[in-house]
Amino acid sequence: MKITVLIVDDHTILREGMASLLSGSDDIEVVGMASSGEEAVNLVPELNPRVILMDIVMAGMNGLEATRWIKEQNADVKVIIISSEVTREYVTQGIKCGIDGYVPKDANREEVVTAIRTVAGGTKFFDEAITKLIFEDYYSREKDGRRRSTKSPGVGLTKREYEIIEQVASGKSNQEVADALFVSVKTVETHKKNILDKLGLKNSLQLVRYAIKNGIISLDEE
Amino acid sequence: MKITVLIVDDHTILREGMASLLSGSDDIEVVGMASSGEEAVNLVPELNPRVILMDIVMAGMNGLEATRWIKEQNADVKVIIISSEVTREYVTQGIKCGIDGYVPKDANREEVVTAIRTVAGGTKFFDEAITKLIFEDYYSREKDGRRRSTKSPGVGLTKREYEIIEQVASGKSNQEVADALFVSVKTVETHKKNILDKLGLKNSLQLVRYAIKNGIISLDEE
DNA sequence: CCTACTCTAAGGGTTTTCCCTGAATTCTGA
DNA sequence: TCAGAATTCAGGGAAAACCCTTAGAGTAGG
Repeated sequence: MKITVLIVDDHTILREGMASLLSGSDDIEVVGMASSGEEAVNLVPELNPRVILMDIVMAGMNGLEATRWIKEQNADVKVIIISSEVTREYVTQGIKCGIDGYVPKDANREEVVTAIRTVAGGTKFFDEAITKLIFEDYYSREKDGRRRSTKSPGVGLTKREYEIIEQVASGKSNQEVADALFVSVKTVETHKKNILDKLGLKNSLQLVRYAIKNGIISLDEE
Repeated sequence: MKITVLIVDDHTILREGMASLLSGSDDIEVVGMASSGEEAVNLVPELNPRVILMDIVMAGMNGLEATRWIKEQNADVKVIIISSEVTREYVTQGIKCGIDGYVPKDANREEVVTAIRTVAGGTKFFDEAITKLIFEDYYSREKDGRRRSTKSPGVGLTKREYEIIEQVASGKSNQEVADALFVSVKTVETHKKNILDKLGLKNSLQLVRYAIKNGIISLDEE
């Protein structure tokens, strides 16, 4: 039995390239591709893949949101995040979303294949750099301020607030953010206000700066 | 005779994926890969490829600078830029650097292969969206004020516009920018509008992103 | 000198953001 | 189970940003 894989990325070349790359492995079969989080969510019940390779930065629903949706409906699917940016934020958020692996985009073919086989076998797969990051984070959390338990690290922004930041910092208007997250503009406004207050910022422009500065979003890709 | 190709991208997966993708074409042969502009410049004399697929956003020397270097030493090499970002800036700058083609990252295999064959044959290849952008630009230049000839890059930003960007991207409101530069809010609005138009952006949030991404402002201090 | 270009600015209208308040669910930890 | 978060949303008003047009003053090049 081959390991069935679904590839989710909004760049056609990366998608096709990845598929072509994986076609060299006898035990792996790419059964589908999606160019957005929404598409992925819809395709999963139909294709029922064993592993999903998911880009994190995508227009509309991002990889982590999509992962949450998918895991909610089918907890058996394994999700590997492929991101060009390895930030604390992404990793911790990703883990909270239940991802099974995290591979940086500058990994090579071998690493990707190993990651797929590993998570298909039920084990988590995290790249060396990511493991290091997780440990560091764990260590510093233990050290500086006792357990912040479930709370997100830092200023105390919530999960949803981080999602809002990602959207806003990618240059979207309130309306566009609302559409992307399937909530009303009023909700987005409220979240945004809370975020600005918590971070001590004055407007959305400063929020974009903050987000980029603190690695909440990545600048490459779109 | 196959068309020899060099792939330059700092993402391993994209690099390998692209190579794998192109291996399906009998008339194309990937003779080398580089993960940076510097590496590419060094590899060209040795490998002497006919076509180079070059990412634009890379750490260190970016794709356009690398293209200038390479073209200076070997004008026969054809360079195709593969960018996830299709902005007026990149395209016009790219053309000035002597690129032979420009393909967005969301193009598919077919487009890339066609692009390679086209430029190898000595013809420029520009994606539909890019052609549109160029024509629009050409048209608007003809319309509103003839050739701007010598002066700045036609669509280039003026000195004042860069000053405005710096201010805006540091998180200031229009009023604050106006105060800082001793002009009226209306002037700031006008400048901002012109900048957004020139860069093909939709709002100030995207301008902040653009400014940081392109190093117009730094994130330290302030 | 004429032309293109930059920088400045205003008028006037539309849309979006920002602010403040209030409030109904759902989640979650103790 | 119960209080406190977190998430959702609304109304209404003030402020800011955005859009479109027009236009004068200054400047550099042919």
